[in-house]
Amino acid sequence: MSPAATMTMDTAERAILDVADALFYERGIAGVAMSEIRDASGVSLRRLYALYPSKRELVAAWLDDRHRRWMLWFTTAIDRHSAAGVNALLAPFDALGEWAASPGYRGCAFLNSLAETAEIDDTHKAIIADHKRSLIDHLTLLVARDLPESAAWLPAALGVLIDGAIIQSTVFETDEPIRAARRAASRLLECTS
Amino acid sequence: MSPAATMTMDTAERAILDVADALFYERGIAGVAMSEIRDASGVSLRRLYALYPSKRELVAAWLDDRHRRWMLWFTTAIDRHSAAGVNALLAPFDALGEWAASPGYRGCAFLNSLAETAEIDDTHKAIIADHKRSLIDHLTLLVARDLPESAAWLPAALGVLIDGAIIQSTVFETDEPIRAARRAASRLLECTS
DNA sequence: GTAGAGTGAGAACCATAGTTCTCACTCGGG
DNA sequence: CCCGAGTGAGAACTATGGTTCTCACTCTAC
Repeated sequence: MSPAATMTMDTAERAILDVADALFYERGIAGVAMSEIRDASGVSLRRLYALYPSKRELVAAWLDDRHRRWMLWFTTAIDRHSAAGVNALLAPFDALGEWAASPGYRGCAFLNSLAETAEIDDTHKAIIADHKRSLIDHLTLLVARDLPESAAWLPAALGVLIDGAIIQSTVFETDEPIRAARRAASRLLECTS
Repeated sequence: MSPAATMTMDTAERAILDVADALFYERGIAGVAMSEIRDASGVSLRRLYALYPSKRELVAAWLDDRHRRWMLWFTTAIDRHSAAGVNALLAPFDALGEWAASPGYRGCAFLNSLAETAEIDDTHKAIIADHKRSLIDHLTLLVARDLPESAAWLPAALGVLIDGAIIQSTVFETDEPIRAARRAASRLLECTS
């Protein structure tokens, strides 16, 4: 979940997206003014608006960027835990546990953004749904590889457990829901195999 | 989930809370101006501010009111499905299915509000956490009654499945996640008993 | 050297919305 | 009838923040 460099992106764009990520995640979209993005990134409002013609488009670019970075972090964390001997279908919950324990954790940026912008912007909604679909797609891959005989609904169920765990860990500010979800997933795997 | 009358509440308060519920749920807290609450409820700004000294306090009163109404609806729906022969621990998912299919469904008002107001208002955060805790408490009761020998983590796991199902049904705008959660819950119950 | 394009700093513009205030009206009690 | 408390309608005040504009500066091309 750390800033990533992309070949085809100049330093101003990179600075803007990094700052947007930090601020939007911490305080929500409506809680961050464009002038704060300017102050924190050092990119003038003029250039900012030249790159992103409106705040909505900046938000869309941020969500897109965060989607890529988050998925990379998530899949990497799963692989790392798998390599350490954890069942690959339980590793996602260990990854969530790490995340929830990290400083500044405020839950899923995509779910948070949905509540803020749902009425206004269909583009944002689409990006958010795509993100969650990607997550489930990845789970589907893992299931197909490690537990090919399991029920067809297993990836969807794991996805529900993951999002439920993220949400509740945010509401309750504890990782207990993540551990409960992990136990439930573990039981599901036993009963399915 | 329909407006409810309370003995100790005059008509103005009731009108305000009903209107607040409709508007805040549909468009989010930030998306509704106090003047719209006035227009839709017919209560002047003066009386509105006499009853609730600030928007934040109105929001708190709304969350509180909605909590009571939602829990009543939820427990009633569970009882209804149970009476119709559904396992009481699966009935919550049938209730969610009904809810998600109802017109104007926009997910959980409490989870939506959390993203909007988390930074600002600890009172709101506390109400939201209490609401979710109430939900899990009710699940705990149901489990204690119907499956007393089950694992201690079962109510928490059901709670995670429920919130995950609500969130994903909102993101994807389909009841598929609710059905997936129900299947997972069903499997958990089998394996635990 | 000079014109012109691009840029930064920040003021300006404008819309929105939370909150308060003004003023006229009503209505019950003396 | 008259007073004062309460109220509605809505203007007014104020702050915020998205977006645009001004002006001075720089740097390149000729």
